[in-house]
Amino acid sequence: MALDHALLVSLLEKPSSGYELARRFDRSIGYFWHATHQQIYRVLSRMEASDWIAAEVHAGETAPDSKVFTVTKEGRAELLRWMAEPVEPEGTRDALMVKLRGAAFGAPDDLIPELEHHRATHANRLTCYRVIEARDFAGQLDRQHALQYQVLKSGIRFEQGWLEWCEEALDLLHSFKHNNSTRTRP
Amino acid sequence: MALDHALLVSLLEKPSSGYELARRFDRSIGYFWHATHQQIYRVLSRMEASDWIAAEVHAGETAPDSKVFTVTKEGRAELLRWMAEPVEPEGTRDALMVKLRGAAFGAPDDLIPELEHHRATHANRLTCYRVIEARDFAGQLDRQHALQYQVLKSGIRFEQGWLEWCEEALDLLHSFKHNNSTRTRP
DNA sequence: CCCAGCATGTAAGAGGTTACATGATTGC
DNA sequence: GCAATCATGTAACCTCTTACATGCTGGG
Repeated sequence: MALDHALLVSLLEKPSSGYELARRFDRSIGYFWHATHQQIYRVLSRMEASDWIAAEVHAGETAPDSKVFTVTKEGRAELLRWMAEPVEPEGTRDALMVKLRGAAFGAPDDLIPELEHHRATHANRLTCYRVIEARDFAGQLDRQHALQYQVLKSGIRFEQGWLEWCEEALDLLHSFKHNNSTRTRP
Repeated sequence: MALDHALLVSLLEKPSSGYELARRFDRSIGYFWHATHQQIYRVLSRMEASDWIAAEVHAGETAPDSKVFTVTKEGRAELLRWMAEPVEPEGTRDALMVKLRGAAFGAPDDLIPELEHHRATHANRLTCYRVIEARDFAGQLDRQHALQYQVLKSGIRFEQGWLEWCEEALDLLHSFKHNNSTRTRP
């Protein structure tokens, strides 16, 4: 039930259409939450039916019609209600870890391209977040932006962690290539 | 489709019953994958029907009957097939980030207990992983254990990252308490 | 003219969560 | 005797992913 509330927060920050939200979630604020446009449209319909948000149709000036959503009093109340109930920290669930452990039963070398791809993706995300950091969060920040920055920082921290970890894992896999014994040093 | 393969890897490492797998996933190797026993039983049935795994019933010596599963040739082949197809790095999806950004529209103080709870959970996990590290991964390691250790290291790295981030976020929220202006420094 | 991008959706199916259900054993 | 733990499952529900579907606009 968190996508609903992620959308509420995004709409409080800036009233938007579904498409616009999808684009923001895909691109710049991917460190905040990730969702596809299909999910977003479904949840927006549901929330409009519950009167958490209200639509204002901007008939096609140049582009096709777009429905811009704003959060209602009810939506705001619902967000606060949800924020008051505790959530548990999430558990791990990453297919790459499964593959790494599985590599003991197959050809570890085959994982090298995959890890290199992951490394590249995380490096890209990191530079993207750094650009946002320099552009939007330099100097004095009000509360809202200080909080947004703190969320961005988690993105930066984790991408950096991923990068370093990918390097380590690649070193390990490469060490297997040059060392055919069953024993290797940690 | 990754839980199936996570179970295959776990069963290759050590043939086990559903209950045993659930306990391991809940406790020690939570850094590897997280799943509930209901999910595990459902997937085990499915995989047994597909002949990826085979059951051997250990009739109750002291405890109730337990079905110990082993991976078949077909299961092993399926795992290798799956490992060869690429996966994309995952996107962010953490309710805590939503709440932090949402705090700009409610009472930021209310998040302090939540963040403290997260910090405590991550600290617990970290010490748990450190114990496993010292117990199982000290000294010379063969390939299988070197790979398992690399996976554990991701758990350690991320729990550490979370801890530091929680500290930072708590500092930020506390700074709001003592500073009622709308502007604060980054 | 055609393709890329804007903008909105529907439908089917896989995966995950929560609640319920059963029965035996060990420890207090 | 009762509660906790072992050990197995079923059923209902919700969420998420993937594929499909429509129509408009602007640039090469």
